[in-house]
Amino acid sequence: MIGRMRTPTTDPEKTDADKSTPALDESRLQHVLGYLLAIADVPSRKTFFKYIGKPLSLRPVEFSMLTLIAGNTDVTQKQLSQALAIPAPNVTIMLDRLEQREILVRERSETDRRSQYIRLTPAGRTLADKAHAISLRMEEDSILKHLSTGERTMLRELLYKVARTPWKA
Amino acid sequence: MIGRMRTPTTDPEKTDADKSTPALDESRLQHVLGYLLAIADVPSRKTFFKYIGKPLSLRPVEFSMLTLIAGNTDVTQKQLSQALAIPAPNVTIMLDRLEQREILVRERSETDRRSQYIRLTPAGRTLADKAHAISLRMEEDSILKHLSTGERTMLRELLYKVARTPWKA
DNA sequence: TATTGTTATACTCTATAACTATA
DNA sequence: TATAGTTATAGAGTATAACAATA
Repeated sequence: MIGRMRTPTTDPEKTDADKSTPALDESRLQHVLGYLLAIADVPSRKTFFKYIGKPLSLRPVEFSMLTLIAGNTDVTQKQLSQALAIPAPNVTIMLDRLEQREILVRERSETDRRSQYIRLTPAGRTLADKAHAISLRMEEDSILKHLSTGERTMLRELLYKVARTPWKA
Repeated sequence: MIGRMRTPTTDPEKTDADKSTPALDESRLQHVLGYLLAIADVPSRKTFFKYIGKPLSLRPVEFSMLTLIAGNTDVTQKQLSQALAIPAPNVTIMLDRLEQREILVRERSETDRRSQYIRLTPAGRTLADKAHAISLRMEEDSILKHLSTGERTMLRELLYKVARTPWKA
């Protein structure tokens, strides 16, 4: 739903557009960035699910994790926890799942034996590369199709700027 | 976490910026709109929580519902369900909570006794007006502070355009 | 004494199935 | 037979506390 929405158990292809019920006027919400982020998130997640989630059996967070691990060296769970704002216990569980699928392994650091470096297996590397390749074009082909190149760049830059606002609430 | 995040039980004021652990390079994620939406959602939710969620005891979805109800006449649960992409049973539960707080009441339709019109109580109207007034300025004062007027407009328009893309996945 | 990661657990969110009552 | 709304419940997501091993 607006504001959330997990990976659906059934295919979300069926656009829930009923024939009858009149739509509500949402003009009093359209200035609210949080609302706009939420409604934009719905097609974004559908796109992700269709192009990556379903074919590669990856959830959004798993994709983000995999991509971060693939793009950095000696990644620790602490780093993942901070980068993705996921509590440490949940990182443990998510990595457990990926390790069971033989996508990655944990390797104790020799210099600080509390830490563990996350290493991709060959299969994990292949999966990460495949997901990355798809991610480069899936949105252009779908939800960003009706935006110009300039608009796409602008949207990404503005979102990043918002995300990285020097924080003072 | 990135992609989600419910209303925190503890105040999320404490920016989780540890001193030591080196940050990960996220460049392989920065082109992914879904990722950008997720990381922009974090400060957006913090802002909402600070300005509306905490002072008015409203969660994001409750705010959206209240605002839609306040801005339309004879709103039914079916309409809310569709507008916010929330399954009907969950609408029931959310409205139960708001009804218990005496923010709204349900009124059976005379023309179709299956439907119910959601009516704000005087207290509900006051709350909706207050929330709306805050929503008009909270983001400009915080996460959008470093964006020009043109950039703010552009961001909102692009997000809306993405959200309303003629749907073909 | 502080930090990395784990285990256990509680609470919330989201979705589905099955039901009631109206149409 | 179909629709609006409800009840009950399953399952995924999210967070905290308490602990082990290491620094």
